[in-house]
Amino acid sequence: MAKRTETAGRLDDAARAGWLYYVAGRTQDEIASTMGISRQSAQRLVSLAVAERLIKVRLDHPIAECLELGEQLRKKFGLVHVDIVPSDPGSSSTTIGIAEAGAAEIERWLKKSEPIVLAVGTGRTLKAAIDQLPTMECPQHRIMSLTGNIGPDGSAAYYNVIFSMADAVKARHYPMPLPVLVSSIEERDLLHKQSLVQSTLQLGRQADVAFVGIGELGADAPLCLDGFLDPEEMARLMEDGAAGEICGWMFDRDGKLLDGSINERVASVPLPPRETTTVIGLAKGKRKYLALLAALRGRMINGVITDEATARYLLSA
Amino acid sequence: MAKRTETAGRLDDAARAGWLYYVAGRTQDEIASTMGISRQSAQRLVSLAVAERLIKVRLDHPIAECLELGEQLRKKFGLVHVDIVPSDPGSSSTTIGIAEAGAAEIERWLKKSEPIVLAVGTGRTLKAAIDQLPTMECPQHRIMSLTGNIGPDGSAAYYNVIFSMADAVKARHYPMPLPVLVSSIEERDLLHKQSLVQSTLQLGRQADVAFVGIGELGADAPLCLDGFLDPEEMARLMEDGAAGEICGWMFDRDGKLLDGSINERVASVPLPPRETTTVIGLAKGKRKYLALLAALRGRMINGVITDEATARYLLSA
DNA sequence: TCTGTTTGTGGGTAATTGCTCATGAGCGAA
DNA sequence: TTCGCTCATGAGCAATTACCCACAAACAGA
Repeated sequence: MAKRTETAGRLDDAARAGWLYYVAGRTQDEIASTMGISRQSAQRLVSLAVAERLIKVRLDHPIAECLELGEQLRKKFGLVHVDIVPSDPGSSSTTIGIAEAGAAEIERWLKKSEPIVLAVGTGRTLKAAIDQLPTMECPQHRIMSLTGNIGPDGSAAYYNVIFSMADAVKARHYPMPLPVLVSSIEERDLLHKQSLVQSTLQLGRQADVAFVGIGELGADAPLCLDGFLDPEEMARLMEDGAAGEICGWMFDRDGKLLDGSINERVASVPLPPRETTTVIGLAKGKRKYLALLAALRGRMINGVITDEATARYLLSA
Repeated sequence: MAKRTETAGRLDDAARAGWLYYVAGRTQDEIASTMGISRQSAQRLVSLAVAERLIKVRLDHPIAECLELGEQLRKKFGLVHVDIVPSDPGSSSTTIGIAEAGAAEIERWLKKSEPIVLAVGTGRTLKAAIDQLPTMECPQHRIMSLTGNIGPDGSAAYYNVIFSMADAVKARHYPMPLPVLVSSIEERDLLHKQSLVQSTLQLGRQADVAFVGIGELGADAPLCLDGFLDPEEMARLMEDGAAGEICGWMFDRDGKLLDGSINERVASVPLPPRETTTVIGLAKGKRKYLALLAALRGRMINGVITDEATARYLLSA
């Protein structure tokens, strides 16, 4: 009993010290002298007050909610980068907010003075982000494309982002003069033997950061719309358990790459190793929920930029 | 962020930095590197977040001594609400601690789901409390001002709180477009006949809770500083036994409203009946000792938020 | 009473933070 | 266009705080 009251008394002191420190804004020296203890003890009381959660701090700003969700996402999926932007329920855009936040993050990386290798995938979301980039001079960096930029008909694919990006930020850039999907594993190996492609492939392994879109599947998936897959193939893939794709790499609901022949025909650079590379996925919206969740589950990506509504879904799943 | 010079964007960044610092417990160096800015900028954002009152700190622990004092005060004056915060002997602020505790109590009332009528007085202490309120959505409640918000020169009085409050908590609000003191009883009656004022007057009678400051008298009393009374009038009032005022209503050392003509010129809403309304006075500090004691003695208020030192005085008196 | 353990204390020191100053970019007025 | 103003920035430095360590007091069990 004596011990109980003593502990309570100590908590009281902690509360008092914490109050003086955080609310009244005094220094620990002042607290020590008013409470008649040493400065070190005052410091201990203050940190005890924090540890015992006697001190509640809160942020009164709309962003607070996003940061909170982000922190939970980070823990749940072991992410190294999270950015949650506010949802705008009134907008039907699939990129609003994500694009700006993605551009900000890309810019942050490009601002570094030491040289980095920045990899990009493709897709509408990523294109929108690139369009938000300011013009910069980054001769120290190299940017490379993880995916081919040739359409199934031989033309340049619509959402090839590497050239738009190189246009905005002046840096050496390494495109992939290939289609995303080729007809066979032999063709892929043949194409990958080109020296130009070889150097890009190697660059992919040493990328510091990669920004990728998350492709959902279905009849109106990007891969179908852009003509890489016809609806029957897509339907077959989905029957085989495909849940989404990143740079063409198909994965199932657990974020494992599919074993079937489809991934043997993907001519993209393998996703950089998540142990050494920050691979940031950009996606939001109901249509991407399943694909994004799978990618996170399987650690295909270790960073994400999304919106509040999507973050809530990912947390509840 | 393409446009980094935007003020709103800067506040967003400040919120981010403040959250990372206070909630996530990161150092400013870490914040700087994750946000891609220099440490100094991070420090500035954190202090900006504090300066803009985005960060609200609160102590959530009943300090035994304060509880004890509060209980004694409750018994002695028959109070329905008591809140004692620690004293900071080194601070000259007249609102530190009281403001935060007042805001917490106001918030507690506003969180109720059933609609309430919340009345506020005016004064520096109350203004400081309002400034600590988080933004809330409270369309179910009505907040009303017990006192006029027009200065003696026709301008808006400095410490008018109702608009600041309505700004933070979105609720219907009913100001008093009158001065605190008018020139005669006839003028007051005339002004009170306005329909707008009529509805506010009626609302005052049905208030569920009222938060009021306690005005001390003297040459540097708020009423003098704000120009409602000149020093001679003040001196005369004090000779007549005035000890303090709440919303302009003058009372003597026993907390009885003064009979003299002064109270006939007060245009404020009568204090809500203490039988049905919780009227909470916020005050601390030597200068308010007498006025607060008188208000408690006369049951002008049946709730109080003050500090340890003041509570001790009130108990010893 | 002795002994091992827990808990608090003060000293010392490295890390962190707050502040001031000089600089330069951005912007509106002349 | 140029001037003057404001404001954000980064550097350096001083103040403040956090952490580590050894020691002492309190305490429980033998």
